[in-house]
Amino acid sequence: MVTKSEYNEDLFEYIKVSEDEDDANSVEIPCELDGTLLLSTLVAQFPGACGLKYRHLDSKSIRGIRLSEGKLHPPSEVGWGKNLYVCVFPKENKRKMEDVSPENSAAKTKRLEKKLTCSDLICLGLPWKSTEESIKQYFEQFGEVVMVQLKKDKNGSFKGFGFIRFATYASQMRALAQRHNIDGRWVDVRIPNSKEGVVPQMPCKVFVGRCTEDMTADDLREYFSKFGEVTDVFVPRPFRAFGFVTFLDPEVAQSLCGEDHVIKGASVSVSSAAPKIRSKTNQNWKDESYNSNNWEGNRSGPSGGSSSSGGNSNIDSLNMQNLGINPNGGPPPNFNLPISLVAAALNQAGWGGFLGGHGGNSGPNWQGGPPPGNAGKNWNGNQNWGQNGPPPSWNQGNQGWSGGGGKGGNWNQGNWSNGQGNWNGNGSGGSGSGNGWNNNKPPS
DNA sequence: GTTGAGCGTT
Repeated sequence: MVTKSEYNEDLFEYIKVSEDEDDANSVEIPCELDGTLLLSTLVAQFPGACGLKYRHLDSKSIRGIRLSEGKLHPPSEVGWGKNLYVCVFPKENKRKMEDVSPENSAAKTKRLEKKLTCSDLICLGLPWKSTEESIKQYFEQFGEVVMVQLKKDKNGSFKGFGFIRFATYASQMRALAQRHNIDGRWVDVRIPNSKEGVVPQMPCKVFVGRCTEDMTADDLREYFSKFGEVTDVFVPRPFRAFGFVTFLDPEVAQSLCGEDHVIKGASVSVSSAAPKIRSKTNQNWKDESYNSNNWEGNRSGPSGGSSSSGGNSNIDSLNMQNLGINPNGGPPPNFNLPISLVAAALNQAGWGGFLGGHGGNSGPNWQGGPPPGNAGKNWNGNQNWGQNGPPPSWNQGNQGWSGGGGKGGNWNQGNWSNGQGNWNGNGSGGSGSGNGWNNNKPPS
């Protein structure tokens, strides 16, 4: 005999989740009506979690839970059962220690300490009724919030913006990686202008070569999610034997570069999503990767947060603010690069969304147009790259991508043609510190 | 007071 209440409990299934295998720390989390568990629901209780696993009763081995389109799927048709599910968290800097020399490892760690620090974030367009408590509560779904300041005028009336700060860089990135709807208003969360250029980061996107035709964006997302939270996947269609995977944590992306992985029985190669600047001899990238017509089509949605923002991408972090580039003003203070080069590089190197639509419901639409004050400066690819042409090595179609083999090597010889900067991608050589962006002049 | 682009009495 099945009572009504039992039936409803089945309908709104709760599953037991813990940070570790200790049942005492478990939390019961509600599934959706279709039986899946939203990753965002999980993250709301376990900030930073990127997946679930459980110990199989018969085999006693740990099994992973399928993640697709931001939804965790129950291990069997009958649902989640009474298992204790354990959160999976992105591996932090632990990978590949064995093939990193001690000094490189130390340098890397030091660099990360410097680069992956939190900064305050400005929240623009907050509802008038916001309170520091309500804002804190909202943003805690991305991780621990250590500061909220809502700005008021002399009379004490709220000015509609404020600053927040997260405890961890991962939380910060998670919050920056999507748009925010608070009480019906789209709220822009950005790195403040005063901090621009202070928190440059490494590319979050990797190139995945030797893909087979049966590999979908979901397949790539599912596979790579075990290394860290995946915020975007792009697989060009028609089939082109490669794809891009964007991670929340740039360090995860970096750690995978140079590796081969087996997906659906095929070996794929992961490498830096090097800047591949559109030129007269290669106009593919705009058409096939970053054209607004295709922007949504082949992607799998963000893994976290609501996916109910209509046709708009929820991904907003990968914007200029994150590199300290002010979309409303001139070039960033710390970069001597022409903004056009920066833009193109960003697009290709992990800051997707740069041209694919600016977040928020106001402000300029970047598709196809130069930013204010930068008209006629290479934004459309119709203009030239300056006197010396495009940077070397990046305008030759897809050569060198699927060849795999060597680590790096794609872009650390690619000095900018204007001699003002050098992208020093993944640090296997070159003179810079290897943190991705620097202003070093080319060696000669 | 009624408002909606912006950038922080540290």
